[in-house]
Amino acid sequence: MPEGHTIHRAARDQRPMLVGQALDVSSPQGRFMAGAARLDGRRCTGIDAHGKHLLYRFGELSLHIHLGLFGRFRCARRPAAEPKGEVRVRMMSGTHTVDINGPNSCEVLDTGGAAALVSRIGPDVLRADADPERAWQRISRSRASIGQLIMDQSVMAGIGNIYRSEILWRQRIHPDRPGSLLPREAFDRIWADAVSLLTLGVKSNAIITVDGMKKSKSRYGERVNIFAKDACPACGGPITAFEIAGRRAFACTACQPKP
DNA sequence: ATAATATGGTGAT
DNA sequence: TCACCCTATTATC
Repeated sequence: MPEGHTIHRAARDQRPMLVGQALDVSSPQGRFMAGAARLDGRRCTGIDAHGKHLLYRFGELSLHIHLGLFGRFRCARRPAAEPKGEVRVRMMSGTHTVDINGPNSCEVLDTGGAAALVSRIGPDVLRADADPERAWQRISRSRASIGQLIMDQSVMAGIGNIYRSEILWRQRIHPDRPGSLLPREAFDRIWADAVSLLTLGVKSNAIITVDGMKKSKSRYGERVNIFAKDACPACGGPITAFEIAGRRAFACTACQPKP
């Protein structure tokens, strides 16, 4: 399931499978027939990850994919197996098949559309060219909570619901603290931690926010400190669960005092 | 079999 | 804040 690291990992994995080759593009499920037809037979010229968005470049055209909550990639060597589940898009190169199930966004963009998409998301913690100053300008002027702000993809891109709780716990900051009351130094720690955690997430293809080795692994291979946990690994105290704009959030009452 | 849940996002109210 | 979109998996009858 996708936070920013999933998308960058997919780009890294799929480049050698697809880029430079003419692809057969189809929609086994049938809900992307027209888009697939526009791309079918074109050569894939690159794959770019921007936050949680993936752009498969085909010269002037781009296939824009956003997985949302449910989407997933399935990659395999050819010969391809039967599509599994609801495969919206299947891309086949000479060597591989990439299936995309359940994406939230799946559309063909022209050059302007792709540029507009990139420009509406904030600096991506996983991109070397990201400018954290842009995020700081938004955060330091906002009355919204830091918990909302760091997961707002137009403020900064890549962090999802798990990384949000984990990063703020690691930095001992309560999610409800208003952005405008956050010291610059605290923002710098959040940004740096996000960069290092999501980078590790790309490398391990899982969300890992604990230092060192821990035994317990969830179904998806995550190793986390407080997300959906009862007790704080640092102080042993209780983790409180609450909601931020309809999404689950967690914090340690002792380590992250309320503002 | 049916419901509930999930690491996301948009657009209307 | 809510309705809604999209799918797979697990939990509950």
